Order: sequence, then C-alpha cells, then structure tokens
Amino acid sequence: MRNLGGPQGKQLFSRLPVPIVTKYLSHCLTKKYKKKAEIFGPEEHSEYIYLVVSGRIRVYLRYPNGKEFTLTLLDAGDTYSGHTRAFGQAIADSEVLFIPVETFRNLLMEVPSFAMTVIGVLGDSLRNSINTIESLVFKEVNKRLYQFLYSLALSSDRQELHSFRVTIGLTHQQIATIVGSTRQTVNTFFNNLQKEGVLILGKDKIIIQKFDIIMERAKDDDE
Amino acid sequence: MRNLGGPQGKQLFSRLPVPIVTKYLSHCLTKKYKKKAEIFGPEEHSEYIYLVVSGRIRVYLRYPNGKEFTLTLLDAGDTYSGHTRAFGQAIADSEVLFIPVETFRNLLMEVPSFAMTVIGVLGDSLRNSINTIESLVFKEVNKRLYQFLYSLALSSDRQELHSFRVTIGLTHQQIATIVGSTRQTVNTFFNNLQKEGVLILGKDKIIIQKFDIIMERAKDDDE
DNA sequence: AAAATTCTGTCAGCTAGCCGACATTTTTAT
DNA sequence: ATAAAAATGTCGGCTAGCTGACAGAATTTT
Repeated sequence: MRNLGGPQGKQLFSRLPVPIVTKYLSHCLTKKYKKKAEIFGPEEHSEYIYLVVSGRIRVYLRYPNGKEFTLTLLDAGDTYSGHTRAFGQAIADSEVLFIPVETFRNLLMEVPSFAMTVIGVLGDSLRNSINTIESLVFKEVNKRLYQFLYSLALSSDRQELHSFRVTIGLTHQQIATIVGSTRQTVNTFFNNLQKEGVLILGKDKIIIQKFDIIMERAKDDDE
Repeated sequence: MRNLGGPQGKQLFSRLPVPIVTKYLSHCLTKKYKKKAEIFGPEEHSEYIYLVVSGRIRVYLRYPNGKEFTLTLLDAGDTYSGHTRAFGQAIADSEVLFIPVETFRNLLMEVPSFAMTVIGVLGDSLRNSINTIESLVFKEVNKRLYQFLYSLALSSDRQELHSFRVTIGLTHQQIATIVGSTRQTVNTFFNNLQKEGVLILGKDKIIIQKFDIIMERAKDDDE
C-alpha cells in the first residue's frame, strides 16, 4: 500500500551539520506567502531550490484546459527543486527559503558526502512518482480515495483504538486534484462513508469510527 | 509535447573517461537474455544497477490482476537502477551488465564529479515520470497515441519530406502498455489512420504519409 | 452585518474506452 | 511441414466517473 504524499524523502537538509547549514542557508532569501499565493511556476525561478520553512505548499501540474493534478504536498522542512513543469502554491500561510542552485552546488563541493543525500532524496521522489503512476494506471478512483484516507489516518496524531480524529486542511476540490478525480466524486465518496457509519464528517475534520473497514478497502485488489 | 520514453538521461556512464569505466565495469557480470526473458523483478537483485549492453529491455509495472504498464524502454547504453517496484523484460535478445551498487559507490568515491552525472540522470528520470503522470491525468488515450506515434516518427532515421518509414518493433499489446490503454484500442487507432490515408501499415513498420496531420493531432489541447 | 466568494451536496445524462468474444492471420516451435 | 502459439481485426455491450447545473451552507471580505 502506498503513501499518497507523506513525509518521505523531501528532507534534504535535515541531516547536515548545523554549522554548514547556517553557513550556506543563512544568506538565502526567505519570503512569506499568504494562503493561495502562487510561489513558483514552471519557468520562473528555475534557478532555485525551495525549502519550506513553515506552512504548507502544494506542488501541482496544470493543463491548458485548467485541470490540475497535485504531485505532492510540502510541509516544514521539505524541499523541492524546480526544473519540472510544476507549479507551487501555498495552501496555508507559508514561509519559503530560496536557495540558488549556485549555492547548492558550492555546498555539494564542500561536503561531497552530501551528494549521497541528494541522490537519496531524488531516488525517493522518483519512487514516489512511480507510485503515483501505478496508482493512476491500475487503481480506480474509489481505491485511490480509500488509500488517501488511509494514509491520512495513519499520519494523524490523535488515535484511539478504532477511532481516529483526522484533520484534513484540504477542500474536496484539493483532494480531487491529489487523487486524480473530481470534486463531485470526492464529495459522494465521503458522504457515502458517513451514511454507512464508517466515519463522521465534521468541520475540517473527520472522525473515523471503523478504521478496519477503511484499511480493508484500501488494500490492493486480488492476490 | 513530450517524449514517451526516448533516449534522454539514461546514459549514466557514457561521459566517464574510458579507463575508469573499464576499471570498474570490466569485472562486472554480464548476462545474455532471449526475447521475452525476465531480467529483474521488484525484489531480486535490488543490489544491482543494470546497464544494457545490447538489445532492448522494457521496464514495467505489473498489478496483481495482471495488467501492466511500461515505464520506459532501455536501449544499448541505457541504465536502470532497481529500487523501484518495477520489472525488467527483454523484448529483443539482449545483453545486460550487472553493476553491484557496492562497485557503484566506490566509483562515486573515486570520481566525486560523477555524482553530478548521477544527479542529472535521476533528475531526468524524475522529469520523465512526471511527464508520464501529466499524460495519464490530462490527456485522453487518442492524444497519447498520437504523441507516441509522433515521437516514434521523430526518432526514426529514414525520413523524406512528408513521408517517414518507421520501424516499430512493438506489438499492439506492448504499445498499449506504454500508452496506458488496451490492445483493442491501439488496434483501431492505427486502422482508422490507415483508412484515413494518414499512414500505411506494413509488417512491423509504418509508412507515415501525412506527418503534419499526426503532428497536429499530437499537439496539446487548447491554448 | 451585508455582500461576495468559496465550499458542500446532489442528481441526471453522457461517453471514452474497457471488456469479453470470436475469427483470421502471422510467427514460432517441433 | 505441421502444429501450436501469438498477434491482429472487429464488434456490441457496459460502466466508471466526468460534466454541467443548480441550491444551500459556510467562509471571507467589505
């Protein structure tokens, strides 16, 4: 079972010694963004690596017809490099550090072992996007939604025996772009689960009552 | 417009000085495979990096229900690292060099600048798989087929003014797994184009007569 | 506190393209 | 050369899930 964008290998700098980090990153420009603000586009700023200091940003693809697909969500400490045809948007008030690739390259020179970290992070990203492909190609929307819900539950702090209180912080529309579906379909998915008694929908939160059912349905098909 | 798996950044070793390459790779095990042979699976051999010496191999995902999706095709000189949940299969008689990650790591130690190459190749792979995601999410099957055909034409050697002679080397079924569709749909796609007079189907080759039409229809929608 | 915007909820209709199923042709193996 | 297997063609049915459309609720802005 996969994780639809949890905190895997985006923590590029977290394992570097503090003095190095301060040396290189303290000079970098940091900017604040309000919810919904556009942080980067496919062309602009491709000379930077972005580090989320606080808040949450959504990295997404956009097609000329207006449709969008969210590749990943970045939380505090996470990193993203432009160079792909992706957009970045704050979905909560956020602070972002802009690291020029130049600086990055220098760091890589001074600390050669850092290369292994970079390679690791890239590898994780790659694995992650292959998981996304797998999900899109093989699994139908409902399964993807169950898996999304499942991983959401797992990453939620507060958890009792069978009952989870999950905070979402995402609109149905946003969930739709994560899962590759539509607002309406997401909506009916959740409402059906409520009618079924599997969960209770609250304001920006969900109380999962029958976690085992969700887990069961999130399992990949067949053998 | 994207390239559905052309020869971008899979040439990991092609820019290294020859003596280094021989030093590290001459000891490595090389194996021959016949068409259709399974070269690697998701678990096994994850301790190797694969280098295609000759032939062509297909890297693909397989779902328990039997469906498959081809991530990329590897030709001579191309490289792939296990570590993802992918399978590898020879689609022509092939020869593959197995490089233990250990050896790889040593090489990385001796030639630190090699790290940049690795990072580049990984970046390309990542970009490539994001293109695949984009394609799957936003574009309908016909568009994907036109784009596949388009890039096939571009990568074909022999080309006159408007007429291309394209060798495919793939069955409809295989094309289907590349493009994320079914055998039947691929079949009707090509036959319709033939009826339309855009191309002529030959045995394991296609003669494209109206390349501009294909190019036009391969263009992304809208703006 | 009023107005405007953004979300949620629901429903009917439509269609891309998947899924058998089967016949024919081509390729490969014996 | 013959048999077996694989690859092409073609067709009708079926359905997941997208689309638009509209109403009400909840936020946000003024």
